[in-house]
Amino acid sequence: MHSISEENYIKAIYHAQQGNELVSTTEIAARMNTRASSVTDMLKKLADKNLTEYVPYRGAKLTENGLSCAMQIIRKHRLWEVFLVEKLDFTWDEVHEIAEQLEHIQSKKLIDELDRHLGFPKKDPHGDPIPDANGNLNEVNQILLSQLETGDLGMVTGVIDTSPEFLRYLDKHKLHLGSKVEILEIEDYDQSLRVKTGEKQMTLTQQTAEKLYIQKR
Amino acid sequence: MHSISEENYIKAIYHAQQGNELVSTTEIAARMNTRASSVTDMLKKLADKNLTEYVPYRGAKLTENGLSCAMQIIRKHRLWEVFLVEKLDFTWDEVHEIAEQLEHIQSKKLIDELDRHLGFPKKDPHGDPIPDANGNLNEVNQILLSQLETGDLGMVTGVIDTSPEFLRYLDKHKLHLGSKVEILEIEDYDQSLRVKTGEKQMTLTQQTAEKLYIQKR
DNA sequence: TACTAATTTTAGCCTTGCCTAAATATTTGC
DNA sequence: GCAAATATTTAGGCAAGGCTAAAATTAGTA
Repeated sequence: MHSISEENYIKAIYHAQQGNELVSTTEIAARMNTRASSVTDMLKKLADKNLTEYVPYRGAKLTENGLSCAMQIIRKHRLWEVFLVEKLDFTWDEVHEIAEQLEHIQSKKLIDELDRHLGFPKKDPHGDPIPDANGNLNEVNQILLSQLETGDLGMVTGVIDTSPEFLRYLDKHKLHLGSKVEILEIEDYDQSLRVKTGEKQMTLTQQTAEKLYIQKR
Repeated sequence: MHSISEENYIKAIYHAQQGNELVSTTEIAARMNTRASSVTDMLKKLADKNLTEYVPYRGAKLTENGLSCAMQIIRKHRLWEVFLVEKLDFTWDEVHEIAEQLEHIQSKKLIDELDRHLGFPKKDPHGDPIPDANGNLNEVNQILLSQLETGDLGMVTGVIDTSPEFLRYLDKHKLHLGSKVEILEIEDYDQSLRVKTGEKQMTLTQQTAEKLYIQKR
């Protein structure tokens, strides 16, 4: 179907895309750890294959075709993550890297059977929703911890950053999906948040708060 | 570690290797579906990496290093096959192709956890033994159906050919691992075998009989 | 507006892994 | 033992996907 490299570009564009805007060459290069010139080459190629719409000097965005391709890759990635955690006892900070490899395995039947084997999970170990076999995705996580105000109560429902470093930082402070948080104070100076979670109080930087999805209540 | 292509060559050489002999360039080319000239290139490269011993115009064989690498690939291939059959309800004729992809996933922990999850199976769905985490393999299947004589009784313990075509042929005639067979007659003319299996009688060609491992009894 | 800075593309090159055609070795058959 | 057939290697190329350096375009600022 598509090469691994093509799939990785599609995924990067998907994750970089906001609304209907074009994603810049540099933005993609940063996410892919490649040079802008390499990105230009690939954007042309993907446009030829009708996976992206490419406007020279402006950037690119996924076509309908490219989007549906992205959803399949993301479906595979997230299902494999669930498998690793649920069946093979991996922790949530260990799964991303391996899922990056597994997401490129080509077999519709494999992934649909895996889905069934896992009981059709709705979310991956980081709280991200899993597209169904048709590529439909239930958007759920909308509010970030950084958007709450003093006195608000909420529950952690997802993380944006799935890097081992960030996840282990959360583990260390006993923050996980389902953790309840209360905003005690927001520091005017740097927007850092004093929060209560469980019995403990702690301070989170603005950057951290922008990486946590919250369900308000 | 090693590229997918390198791994496929190592696997091909392993499967072609008999005793301590060198495997010829053409033999490898046939198994890899490539040209002899491509094989020559790769044999040099693998020799540089100390994975094969390469004698120009004579062929190549795996070094100790290459052999241990082959065992890891085969371990992965066979464990994934067990997973597909045991956990995802695949049939034995469907698993080879997908396992060819999965065997290249790099993660020691993944494969060892998978092994545990599957209950440390000793054999794959085609009766081939699975190397342990250290790459040690229990050779078991030695006798071929074609080596039996008239009157002998035996049980099918493995298949050499894992192509979907061959496996579906066996399915069609209700031959599977564990099937009991009795040699009723061996045709002098073409060595075809008249066998009794279960209630039925059937005739197997010499070629087929060379693809079935048997435990004599 | 004009000039500078930043971004993006182009041009040309590299590596991997494959290919064909030609050259060289080896094996086989008489 | 030697010619013909077969096997193998060498030489030169190609496509994918990356790179650097230079050229072109766009953006920012005085």
